Amino acid sequence: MPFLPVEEQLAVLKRGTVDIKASEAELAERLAESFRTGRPLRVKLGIDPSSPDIHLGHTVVLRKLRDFQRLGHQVIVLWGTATAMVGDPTGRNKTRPALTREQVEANKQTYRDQVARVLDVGKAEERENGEWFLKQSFMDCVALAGRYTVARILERDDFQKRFRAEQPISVHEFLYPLLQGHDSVELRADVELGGTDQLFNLMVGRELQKQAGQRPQVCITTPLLEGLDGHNKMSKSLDNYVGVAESASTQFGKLMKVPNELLDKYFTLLTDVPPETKAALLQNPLDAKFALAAAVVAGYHGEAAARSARAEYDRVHQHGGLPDELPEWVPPADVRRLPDGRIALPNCIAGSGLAPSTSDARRLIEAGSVRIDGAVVKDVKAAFGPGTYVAQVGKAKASRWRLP
RNA sequence: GGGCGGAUACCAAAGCGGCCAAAUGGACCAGACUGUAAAUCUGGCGGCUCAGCCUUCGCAGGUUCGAAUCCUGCUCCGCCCA
Repeated sequence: MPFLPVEEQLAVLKRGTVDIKASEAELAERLAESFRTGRPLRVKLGIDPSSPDIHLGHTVVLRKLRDFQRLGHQVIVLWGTATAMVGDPTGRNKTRPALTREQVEANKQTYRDQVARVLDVGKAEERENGEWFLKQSFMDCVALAGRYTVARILERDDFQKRFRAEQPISVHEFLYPLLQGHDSVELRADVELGGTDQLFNLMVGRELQKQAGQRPQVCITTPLLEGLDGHNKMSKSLDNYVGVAESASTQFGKLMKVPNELLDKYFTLLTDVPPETKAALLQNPLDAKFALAAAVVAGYHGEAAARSARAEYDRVHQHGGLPDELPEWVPPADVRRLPDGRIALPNCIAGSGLAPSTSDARRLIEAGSVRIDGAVVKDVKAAFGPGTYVAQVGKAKASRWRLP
């Protein structure tokens, strides 16, 4: 397949990236060369399968990789099966827990399914750095370590901080950037992608390639995406994320909670909406948000699902209606019952997962946030016998109870 | 190795013998307002069989009618000296 002219490729590739090292000109040169010779660039993205799920924050760089793929270049997904066991110290203020090979393998499988929602994994070259690292000897490792100096690694901000704070830095963490860099040598990468926080590691790859007599890779970084709280980077542990594998209605609802200030960025990094269209949409933040949610959800679940997620959102959030799918709750055999066999309301709420504890359930009841079959119930002592009830807590949480 | 200071709920930070489930701020939850979000206001924010009871203030003991608050030992952290 013929390549697009270099200028057009560059335009696509520059959209939503932070930095191109050593320079944009260098990338242009590589693209021009590939255009002339018909040889696609080898574009590497390393993914350490260190946790089981990916979210929109991870997709930013994946989408950039996809851009390369669509432009006809050879993308390489490098599974960090070895490096995941070492643990990337980037941005960490303490040592990561080590993972076992089994965990890494399991994570890789779930990751792969999710990555496939963004990339054409079938066309990508998939590799694992276990291919080379797992069979190298200790002396190979020492040799690799010999190619870099402590001072240069210590330049890194996160290491500096830890060093000054007298917090431990293990030697293997020191080695991590070298491992990642060595991957680029093994793969003969022309380009490597990563988040802004990865710049140091990417640049080590350049250095090692030079030393190995290869042409150093171009390093492209993409921005870190803030999560739904608008401050911290998106992450599962902060619960400010939108998961790639989540349902259409969940994704839609979460995206409607994106702070207005972040809309522009979300459009740029998560959708293919062209800049002019985006600018027009942003005139009205609410319309823009609906468009954003629709675009993202459609990407993962299809247009039809996006439309029904929108309809459901309107119904639930604007008219106090019920979601399409209510989780059902049937009390377990050992629920606490009143002497007459009924179950107290707080226990139902907590039991069905609408509140974390019966104490919290009580507070919600007293606050008037609890509705049963559409009617507000403020009586903490209410109780329910056999039957089916629809319980709602707040606007978005609901459950159907089937009490025997 | 020695000296000093500190360890309180998700985080920060008051409390220094009873009025402490523990001030205050942030985060978070719910309500009002707003077709989103933000801002603002209100209430809540350990658990339970909830007008009462139980478990919490680094850990383990002790003094006391009574301890987050006093004493002893231990652990960890910060600063200073060697």
